[in-house]
Amino acid sequence: MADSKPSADDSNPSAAQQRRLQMADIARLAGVSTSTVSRALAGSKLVSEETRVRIMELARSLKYTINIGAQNLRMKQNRTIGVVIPYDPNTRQHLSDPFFLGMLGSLADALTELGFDMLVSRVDADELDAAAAPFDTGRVIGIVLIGQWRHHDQLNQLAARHVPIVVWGAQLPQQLYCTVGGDNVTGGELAVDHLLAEGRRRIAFFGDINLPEVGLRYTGYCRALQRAGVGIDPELLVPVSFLPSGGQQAIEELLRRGVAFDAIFAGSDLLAMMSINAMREHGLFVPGQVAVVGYDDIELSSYFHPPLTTIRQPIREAGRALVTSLLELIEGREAPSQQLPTTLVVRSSSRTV
Amino acid sequence: MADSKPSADDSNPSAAQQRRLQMADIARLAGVSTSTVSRALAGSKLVSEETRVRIMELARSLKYTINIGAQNLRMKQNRTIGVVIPYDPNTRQHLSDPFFLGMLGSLADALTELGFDMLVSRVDADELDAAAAPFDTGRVIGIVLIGQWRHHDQLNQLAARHVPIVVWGAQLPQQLYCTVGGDNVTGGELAVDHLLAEGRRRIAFFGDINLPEVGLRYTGYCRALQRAGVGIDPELLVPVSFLPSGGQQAIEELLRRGVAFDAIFAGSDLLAMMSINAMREHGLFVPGQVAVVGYDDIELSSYFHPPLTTIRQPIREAGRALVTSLLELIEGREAPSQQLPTTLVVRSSSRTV
DNA sequence: GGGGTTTATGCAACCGATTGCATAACTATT
DNA sequence: AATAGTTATGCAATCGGTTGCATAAACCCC
Repeated sequence: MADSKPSADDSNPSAAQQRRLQMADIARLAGVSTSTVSRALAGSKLVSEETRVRIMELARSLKYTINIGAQNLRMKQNRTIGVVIPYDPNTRQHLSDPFFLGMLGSLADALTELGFDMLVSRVDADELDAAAAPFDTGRVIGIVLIGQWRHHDQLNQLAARHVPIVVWGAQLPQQLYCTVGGDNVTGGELAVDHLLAEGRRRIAFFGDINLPEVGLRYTGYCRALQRAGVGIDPELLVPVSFLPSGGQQAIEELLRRGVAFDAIFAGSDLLAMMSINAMREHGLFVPGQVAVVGYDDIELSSYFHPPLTTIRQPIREAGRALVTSLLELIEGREAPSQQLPTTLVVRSSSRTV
Repeated sequence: MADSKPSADDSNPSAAQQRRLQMADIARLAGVSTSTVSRALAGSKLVSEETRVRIMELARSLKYTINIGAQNLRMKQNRTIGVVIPYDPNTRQHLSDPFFLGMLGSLADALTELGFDMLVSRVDADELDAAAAPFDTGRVIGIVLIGQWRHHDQLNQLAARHVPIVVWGAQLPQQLYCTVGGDNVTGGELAVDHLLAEGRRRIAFFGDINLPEVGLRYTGYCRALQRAGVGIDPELLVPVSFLPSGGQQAIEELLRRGVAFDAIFAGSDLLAMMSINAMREHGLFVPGQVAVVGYDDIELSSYFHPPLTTIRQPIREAGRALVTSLLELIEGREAPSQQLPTTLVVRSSSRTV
């Protein structure tokens, strides 16, 4: 024999940590084989009603729960999904935005509902292949990645390796992986249409248009302006990161450049809020002098002062959609990328009083 | 034979999903036994230098990674920690506070650093025993619980069952479980001492003192006032939830009750910010008329307008401390509860100009 | 060249569950 | 009473790895 089995004598008084109960123990106590215990707990009709209740009672009274690891191994199954958050070591980008927490919560809800567990990991955004590690080692059966950022190519590589992965973000040309995202172009259009309807003409855009999602929002911005016959002034485009300091920087840059503006469409609610705070510092009033529309509709937005007009991303549906698409992929079926509808939520920050 | 083994013939052209590589495959290709492969990959000195490199190269080139589930089973080990977030289905409490995201991130960092995985779950705050489920099923070897709220008794029960669990929160009398938390009493004292030094005397307290942590902050608040010979006016205590709407409610309640106040010590930064927004709506200026001190020092605070004076909770250290305490517990050693130092961060929101 | 070491490898048991098949214990049928 | 048909249970193989022990191969020294 290779391993020495600890004696079945559990009357060891010095054992501070009692050994975890296993099926064999239940079997012994019930006077049956492990096969029967296994079947009883699984509710198989191969075991008599009477034995089944007896075993189940016993298991419950001893607070026995089967070891999922062993079960997974034997059944070649697994109900754990990985959620990966790329992490930019320099900017710590995602940390600042409550939108991500919302997404995490929404994913947790969707997964729990379906009986899946959620393994969360952060990976350095620069080595995104590491995102597949929990899959490669069999820890999870698929991966949801929150935050596409600039990593299109690396994501494509993962998909080419047949890693089941669904990404929250924008749909891009020549994309091998499945994305679920908001309809960013429409989102941009809605925001700008609204600002135009409120009589604004000098609408600044705050955001880094190199990020796919933000780029599409800018596309929507441009479309709405063109449709309204308002020229697109490149001076009004302020590239700015998603860091909380971004709002202040953007405002200060606009003022320094002496660009006239009467509205802002910000790439995120947080950015919008921070911009409003920065403007207040410079004596600019919202919405009186400058109307502001944000993006995401995070919970804070409605409690901000002034309450923030924003583009809502349907976060609960997002969680569900990410999960169901991933499960499709895992089953070996196709999972087309999808866009979820975005809607305009009008509050005070954009209303011309 | 019980199970029918699929033939080793991998030249099946219709197999869309190629079978996951396993150790036996590597062994066959390398012309050795699985024992040798196992040893080679583990870097054992029982296998010759030459074979080891050969096997490692082979494994790398085929992108083989060992199945952690099987490994865990055999080695009776496991490097996964559960992080549980109690979830109040009514208020969705935690969702609104960026402090929790910070904590989650900090835990993720601490765990990653030590080579642990993080299994995140939300449990209904009313049935907190469910928090132990991932432990009972052997999925994780210990649990970090973020958010003690009011669940002292349930947590004690878990500890009595010998579930290795560490809780972020306050240390309470007759507590069987291990907590790691900020020094809330000192935090409260620091905040109030500072406000007193700025010449404020009518300092309101915003927060639900039934929550252990908030209660201790209030204790600190009282101590500082007494030490300064300033009376404690119960009218200035405004019980308010951590919901984002709390700030507005608190301000409106104070105004409705006609209570005079020249400062606010808020139970969280978010609450402080929302209160400032609400005050602005009512024409009260910060810090001119009302000085405000928050709690947590979330990232947003320094970018808020005005930048928020606050009590910093050392979040990175918190993550590390939670993890190291939990590991102690898992090793069967004692893990005394600990308090991390809190510090005052003075910014504009409290400065009498 | 034979006996003693050292070194590298393989065999087979084991981790904690599930399950196909064999079989024992009953019931039903003639 | 003997045969066929159910029903409930157990045996042993298996999931994908690890590891104690046995052993073959290589080396060493006299």
